[in-house]
Amino acid sequence: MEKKIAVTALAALAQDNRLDVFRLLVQAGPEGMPAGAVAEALDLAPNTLTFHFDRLRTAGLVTARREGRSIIYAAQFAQMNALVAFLTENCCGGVLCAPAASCKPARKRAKEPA
Amino acid sequence: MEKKIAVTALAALAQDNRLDVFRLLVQAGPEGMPAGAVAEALDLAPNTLTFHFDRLRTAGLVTARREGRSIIYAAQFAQMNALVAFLTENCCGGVLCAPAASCKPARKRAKEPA
DNA sequence: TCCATATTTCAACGATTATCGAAATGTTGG
DNA sequence: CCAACATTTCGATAATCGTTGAAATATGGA
Repeated sequence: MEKKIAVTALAALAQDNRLDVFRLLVQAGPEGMPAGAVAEALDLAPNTLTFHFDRLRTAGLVTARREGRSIIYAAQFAQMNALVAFLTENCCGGVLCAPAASCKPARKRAKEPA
Repeated sequence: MEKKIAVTALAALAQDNRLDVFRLLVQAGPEGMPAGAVAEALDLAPNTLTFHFDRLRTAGLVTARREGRSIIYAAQFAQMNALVAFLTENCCGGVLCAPAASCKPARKRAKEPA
């Protein structure tokens, strides 16, 4: 991960409401949840929420997809893991002294067997 | 770790120069290094550096101790690990799916055997 | 004590940030 | 097409941030 992206990602997480948004999406899992549901859960104005989603998206921490009238936001676990790895990679004088944490959400079955 | 501290720590790391400072201290190890050495290594004005050190210290990410005329700053690995743990703890719907990364700097020998 | 070194404090400044209100955009169903 | 819904865009505002220059504070040595 480039340092510039790391700073952007850290800045994206370094705000009360955005940290709440991100953690909510992390808990929601890879399927994500609609912007409106996030707005209701955290009691945030929709335009304010858009502002925060933009920050998270620019940092690569969430993705957005349209589904009907809603826009579904989902956490990007890979990016979160990359950030954690970046923070710990130079730990202990450059010697890797512990594996970086990694979070792989339960794999969605490709096809539900009949 | 409390959310408030997590936000403070993330904000402390979410800035170019401070991220450089912190990583330099992480590489320097638990002994730390004098403010002046950091200033020279990163080409930062001493008063600017004091500002950044304050942020990192408030976040619990570094500690300071006086040694002669110098003030030695050192990374707080425990706090860094706590932050990483906080970021990953609610991963995967609350189910802990991976151990948080942890960085324990090599233990300093209590006494060099003669 | 006086001087040089190392770092911090203070006041100021332009830049960025988070939030708000109002209006615009895209989507679905009647 | 029109109305209701879901979300975004735009303009404005107060608050915070990062840097600078000048002055202050501590420490150690001559």
